[in-house]
Amino acid sequence: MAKNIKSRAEDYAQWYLDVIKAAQLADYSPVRGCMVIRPEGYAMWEAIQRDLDRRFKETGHVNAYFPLLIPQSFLTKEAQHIEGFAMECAVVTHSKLEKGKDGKLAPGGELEEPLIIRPTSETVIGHMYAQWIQSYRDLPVLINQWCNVMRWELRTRLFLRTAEFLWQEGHTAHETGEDAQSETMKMLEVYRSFAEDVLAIPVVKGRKTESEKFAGADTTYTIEGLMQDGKALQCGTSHNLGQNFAKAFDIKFLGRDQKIAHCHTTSWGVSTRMIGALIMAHSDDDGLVLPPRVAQNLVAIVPIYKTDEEKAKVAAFIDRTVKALVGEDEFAAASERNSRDEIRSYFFDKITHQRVVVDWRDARPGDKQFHWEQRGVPFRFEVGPRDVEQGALMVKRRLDRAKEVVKVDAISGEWLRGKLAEVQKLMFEKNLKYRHDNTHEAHSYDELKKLIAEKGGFVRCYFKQDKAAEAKIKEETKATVRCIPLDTDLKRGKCIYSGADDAQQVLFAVAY
RNA sequence: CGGGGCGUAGCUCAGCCUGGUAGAGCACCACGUUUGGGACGUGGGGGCCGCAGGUUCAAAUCCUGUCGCCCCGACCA
Repeated sequence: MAKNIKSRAEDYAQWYLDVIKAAQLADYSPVRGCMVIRPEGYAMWEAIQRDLDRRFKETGHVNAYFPLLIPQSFLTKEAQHIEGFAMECAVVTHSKLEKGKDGKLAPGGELEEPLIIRPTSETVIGHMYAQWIQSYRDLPVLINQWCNVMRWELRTRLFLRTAEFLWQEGHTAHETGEDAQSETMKMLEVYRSFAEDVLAIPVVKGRKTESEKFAGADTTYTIEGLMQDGKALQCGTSHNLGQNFAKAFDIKFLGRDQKIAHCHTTSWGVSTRMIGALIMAHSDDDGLVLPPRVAQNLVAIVPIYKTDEEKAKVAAFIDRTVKALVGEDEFAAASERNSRDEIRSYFFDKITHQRVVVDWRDARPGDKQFHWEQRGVPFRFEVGPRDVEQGALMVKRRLDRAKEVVKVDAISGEWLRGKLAEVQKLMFEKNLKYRHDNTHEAHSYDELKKLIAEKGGFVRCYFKQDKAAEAKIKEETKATVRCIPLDTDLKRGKCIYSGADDAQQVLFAVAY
């Protein structure tokens, strides 16, 4: 039992913070609501970026960069949009610091028009698209950007909600509504497959209700995951913006029919919140548990020895094991980098830079076990004199602590890939089962209240969309409509709240 | 932004009521013994007691103000 991590049962919120701290994923910054993402945490973001970026490019998108600062007037062009974001915008009003009469620094050089720090970039990008798009031949425009955004949140939690966060935002412009809709759905599916195949988090694809949708969108689609405390987490969104921004920013083109028309645009994004989802979906009371496809360290090898003589034997055995895993060339190249007796790292995968590490630090084996365990490394190998004797090593699986003695002759890159794939699969299945066990059906409002209060998780029921009803239900149960699942989009039944016959099936849950 | 709590070493906190030279545990550094799941001993470094005023011979302690953080609500990727 980890002594620096509260158990989930004891205090779930503290457990989440303890896991982050123990794994050194992030730290608080001097500025309220902002966070420092430490190397271990940033590696998770890099894994997310690496995989998603490839998927974006495989679906025809290109990357670009738009500026951090946006003229205030831009935000006011789309009425819904301003309503959604005005409250949480950081505003830049001055251009310099100058010495005041009291000798202290004070803002000076007031700007003619205040600038806002982007809460999202629909507006600047719309402004640019208006200039770039002239004819239907210029369409579609399929651009993504990786950047930071800022929303002045009053209540923050590391990764889940911070004032500044990292994300990607895709912005596309199309000739027809059908094209925009198909793009919106295509990217939602990219997010689903990414979340499930890479993050090992099962998600529900669905549509947001009017009250939950993005400010300025015609329709917002979402992928919703379920965390271990029974709360839902929105892991990504894809918006069909219709012609709202095209009209606000004059994004027009000359069509095949020789007529001027407004484009149909979309936007879609996922953020560093996904790291929060990863932590909450998989970790246990001993700390972080990482799916192999996200882990930067795949294997941590812990040597065990007493004497110098034992150390030499163990070292030779570990070298043999590492060579079998990463190959002679990488072993030689890594030996150049790893000159000192500390943590030696070897690239197992030269494209993703995922590694095998050997912990040669001058510390006790027990300390090292906890070190790598809390950082979520999928496998730990233990190698001591007894193992060398038997030509085998102890393989410990982080996910479920499964132990296995493996002959060194059996070890190879292929072997490890197999082990990792198995863990990846088990983690997804475990979460899928959890979601299944924590999805319930309600046939009345009373039942919904009871299920939310007593069991948590997703509650599936028929509900006729209504802003006032949703607000009331939220007030009474804390739960909101997470989405209208796409797989049952066409089903109709009797609304548990209003009794209307043409209600759709929705998922309710308490959300982050 | 409303209600509650807390600011003392990197972290967790004691000391404050009843003013009198700044404390513990963990962490850190050095050395030694250890090393198959969080070792032990010895020595050491580290604090403008959140900040600014006030009361007093004397303030971590009492008073006033201020700033920050955490929790609960309203708002949110």
